[in-house]
Amino acid sequence: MPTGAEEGRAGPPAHLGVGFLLAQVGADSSARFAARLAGTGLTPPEGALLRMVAVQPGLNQQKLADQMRVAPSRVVAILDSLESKGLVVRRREATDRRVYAIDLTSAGRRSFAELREVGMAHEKEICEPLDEEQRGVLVRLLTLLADHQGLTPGVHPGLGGARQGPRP
Amino acid sequence: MPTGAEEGRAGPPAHLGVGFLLAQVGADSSARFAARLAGTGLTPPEGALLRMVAVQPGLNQQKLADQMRVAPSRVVAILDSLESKGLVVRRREATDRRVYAIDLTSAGRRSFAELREVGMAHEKEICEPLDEEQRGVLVRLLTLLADHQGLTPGVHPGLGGARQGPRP
DNA sequence: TATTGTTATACTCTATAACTATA
DNA sequence: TATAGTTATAGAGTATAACAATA
Repeated sequence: MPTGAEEGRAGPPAHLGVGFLLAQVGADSSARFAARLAGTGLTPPEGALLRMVAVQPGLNQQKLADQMRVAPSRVVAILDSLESKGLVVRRREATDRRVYAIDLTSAGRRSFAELREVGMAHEKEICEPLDEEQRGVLVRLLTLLADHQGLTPGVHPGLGGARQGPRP
Repeated sequence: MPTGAEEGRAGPPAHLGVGFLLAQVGADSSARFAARLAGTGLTPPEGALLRMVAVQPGLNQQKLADQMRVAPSRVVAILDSLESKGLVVRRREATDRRVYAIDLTSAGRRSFAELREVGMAHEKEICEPLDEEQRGVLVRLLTLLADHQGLTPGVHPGLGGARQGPRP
């Protein structure tokens, strides 16, 4: 009976253990999500930031940068893009005019609703080959790994996933 | 008792489902592997190609490009780097002088041995919070997902994982 | 002087296309 | 004319550092 992972025969390589399998399946999941997201006109970083603003409205850019584990200048760029699409607004704080509070516009809220639908469709696609029990087991095991590595829930270092290169 | 993934309370976001968890843990696994690999003087693409050559010696560059799902020009660049480090050799085919067969040097074989040690250490680190049975279950579930998405065993689209930006 | 946000710059990674040499 | 490999070019993505406005 199979114990899970044999190795060593010559010829085309098989998979290389849990670490590799995680990287491979994870990258694929990211790429598929990014592809779906592209249909809404958002890039993965924009989606991540939009969600951040949706869940925690009114934060300033530094707080957002901290939570996304990203340089403040990165937040500026993503926010510029979201603002140019009319999805977020920068509102200058009256008490400290250096600070901008970030909020969704109504178009931003509609976009966030789309984002959640995309997320649900993606989840359905990924989990299709698993029954309910297997899905639960997988979440528990992955959560064990995530906790052990000290990963922050909901934060994805190196968001992106689909950037494969320039387009013709 | 926790069922694995609650959602919905305001404030800092929790994780977002299997798809996100996979992407997050997978990216972390890639980054950790790349960090270990850096100690051997190899980048992840170099490691991947070195392994390819180790497992299937004598292939030409087009075959390698096919198997790695990468443009031929990419193979040229990675091979240039590996060759300059003395880890592989291009041997011109006598029958068709357009073709080069690629093989490891003895230094390349030593480097491949290091690569496997790095892989084993990485595997140990990733799997640390799991017992043997959990590890087997995880491999089976991930393999189900990989097969369902048609992923090629041992091939990682968008290898890299650690490239986070330029260095000072 | 310290802090928030912004701009400028630089660098990595990688794909596409044009090119060279062999066939 | 077609194919293996190479070089040239271009573009996405992102970090660091210098800078401006406000405190």
